[in-house]
Amino acid sequence: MKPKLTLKNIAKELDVSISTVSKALRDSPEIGEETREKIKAFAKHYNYKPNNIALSLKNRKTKTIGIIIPEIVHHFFTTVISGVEKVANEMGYNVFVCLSDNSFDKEVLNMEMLANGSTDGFILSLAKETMQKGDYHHLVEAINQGMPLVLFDRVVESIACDKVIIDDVAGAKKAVQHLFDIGCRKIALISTVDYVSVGKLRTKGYKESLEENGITYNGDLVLKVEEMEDSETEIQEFLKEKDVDGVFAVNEHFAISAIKAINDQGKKVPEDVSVIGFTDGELSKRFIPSLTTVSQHGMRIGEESARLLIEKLERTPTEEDYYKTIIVETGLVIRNSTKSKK
Amino acid sequence: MKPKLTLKNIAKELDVSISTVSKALRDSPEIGEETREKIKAFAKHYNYKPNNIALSLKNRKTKTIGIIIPEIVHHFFTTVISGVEKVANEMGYNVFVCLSDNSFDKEVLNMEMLANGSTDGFILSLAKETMQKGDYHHLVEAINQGMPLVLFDRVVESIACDKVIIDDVAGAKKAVQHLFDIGCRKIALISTVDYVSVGKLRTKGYKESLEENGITYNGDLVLKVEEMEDSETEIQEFLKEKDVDGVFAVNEHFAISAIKAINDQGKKVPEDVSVIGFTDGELSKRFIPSLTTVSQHGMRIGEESARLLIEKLERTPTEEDYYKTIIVETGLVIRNSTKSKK
DNA sequence: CACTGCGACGAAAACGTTTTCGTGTTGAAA
DNA sequence: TTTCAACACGAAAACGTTTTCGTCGCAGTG
Repeated sequence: MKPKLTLKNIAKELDVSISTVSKALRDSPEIGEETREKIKAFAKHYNYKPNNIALSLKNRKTKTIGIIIPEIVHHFFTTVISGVEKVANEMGYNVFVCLSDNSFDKEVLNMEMLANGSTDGFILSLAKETMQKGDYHHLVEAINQGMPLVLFDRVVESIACDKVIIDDVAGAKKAVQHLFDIGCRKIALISTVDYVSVGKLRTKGYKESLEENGITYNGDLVLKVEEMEDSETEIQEFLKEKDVDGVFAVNEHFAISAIKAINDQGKKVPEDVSVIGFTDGELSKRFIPSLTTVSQHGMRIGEESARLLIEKLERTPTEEDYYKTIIVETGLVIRNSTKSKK
Repeated sequence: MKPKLTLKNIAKELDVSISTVSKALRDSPEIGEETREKIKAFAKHYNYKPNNIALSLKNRKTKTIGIIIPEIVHHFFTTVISGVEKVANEMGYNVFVCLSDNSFDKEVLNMEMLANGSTDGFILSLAKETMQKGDYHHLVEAINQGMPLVLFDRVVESIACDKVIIDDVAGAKKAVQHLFDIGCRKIALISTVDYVSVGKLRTKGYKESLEENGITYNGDLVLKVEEMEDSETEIQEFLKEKDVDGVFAVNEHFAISAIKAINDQGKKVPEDVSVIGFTDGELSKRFIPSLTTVSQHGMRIGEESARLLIEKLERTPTEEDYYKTIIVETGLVIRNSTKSKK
């Protein structure tokens, strides 16, 4: 294994000083043409690449952004990552991916690791446990240290930083409105517990849409699923004897469990009951019937987050005072789990 | 924004030298107890954390491993990532995730970025384009530079490095054998093009299993899908008039397309035709009927890869001469897309 | 008193860059 | 011949660590 090629090596080999080599490679006019060409030829021939770590240390920036997500085996988060990667690469940045596994402690640990110089800033979606605890001191600390932070999807209002979210309320309203438009009048909601912000917001949209359409809210038609593991049977139980004609589920898994439950009752989707999900994953596309769903545009969320972060990183520190919140619009993708409008 | 706390700052503040601070924090006996305690108290109070970049430069190792995958919105690859993350974190390593988007150029670019000091080694699954081209010079270069490399899933024999793969041939044989055992005699294969190693190997397993069971191989029953995009219609066409009683597909998407095609012909799965897929993703679990499938254990693949890499990283460079290939066994997960054994 | 030894600390090099500020050599102008 | 740019290059500091090797003062020994 050859010794890694450094400026010092080149300098010794060519019998010039380190500074000369550095300047020559950066095309400084200070260096005579002859020497410059000689050095550049040598460097190209031996495939010299400056050491990133040394550069980071010198420049006090790493050209790297960190993204911390609750889980990675998850369609939505992976689309966000690809969005982040895309614009990060375009702007010459690398991406550090860390997983919190929905654990508060791992989230804190990850942030500490990344904050010690490895990263210029981060993009974060909060762990479930963190939201439950309501402990955000690690975010505040990072911000105070001067680390730019962008929160996406699972955000918390009280933290002063850039945010990228979807209009959960509006998205839910779109879904419920669509159910109403195709004739549903008894619409169930299958949601997650409230401390996950999206659960709360989508529930809000559900209520508002009912109200707007003159339907009174009925708590009996709402299920808040605690544990993902038991969701299937819980939904099965819930839908029994409810006799609804529409179901709005806050993710595709719940939607599919609902369809299964409905089928088991001998009813048909969408003829007897229409079902709408949230998040446009592989399942929604390929299930039979394919799912009508509210699409979250994870890619765009990732792109916007990265853009926001990099913008902040590359701005002079003086003018950074205000924070933006970008709302990425949801779209309603109509497929076969809902009746067609008549 | 406060100036970042460094050894130098602490030294100035406490009126001692930098070396004293460094030694005190690392509990060197060289430093008097009084000074030591004072420094440690100060550091803890102001939450001093050593700068990672400086450490990396000094130690010439980053405690970071890079993983380059063809795509991230993909169940198998995300499970691998989580496996890698898990053991990497346990061993005190960070993970850099990069995407090649199945493009040769992006793969090369990513490797160059990571090779310049950002990373101590990598884990890689080759881009489709790379395998098609057969150009592996970037791998060879990295290895020559002394960068440990672990290849997984989409590997190439000729490169001398550690590898983690599944027994594709055996996995395919298991699947086909199972189809035979439940009574199928006319078994179709839906595979990818041959330059993707898994396509070739699974095809080999298919042939071998047929042979072992005394069925002569019939090329008419084999479809090699070129483009993922058109796969659905291609499979539809292929299955028309073939009148098979079993289908082995090399991934879950093909399997589902097959089921749809079969349903469209008015036949039933599994009563008339049994279908087996490969890769145990969300779709397989939740589709109706749920898919019998060959499980790849992505998590284990990730874990083994990371273990292999870190082992190499932490060994003295003298004894590194031989390379391992770890084969992670596949499992057959029997669900509802195949008839039960009689 | 001179010497040794040790405890407690500091100076400096090193990791690989970039950049500022010399400095020595040339050639031309005065 | 002197003077002064202009040119081409080198020395050194800096980024934040760790570590080796002093060095200083003081106590103990002969």
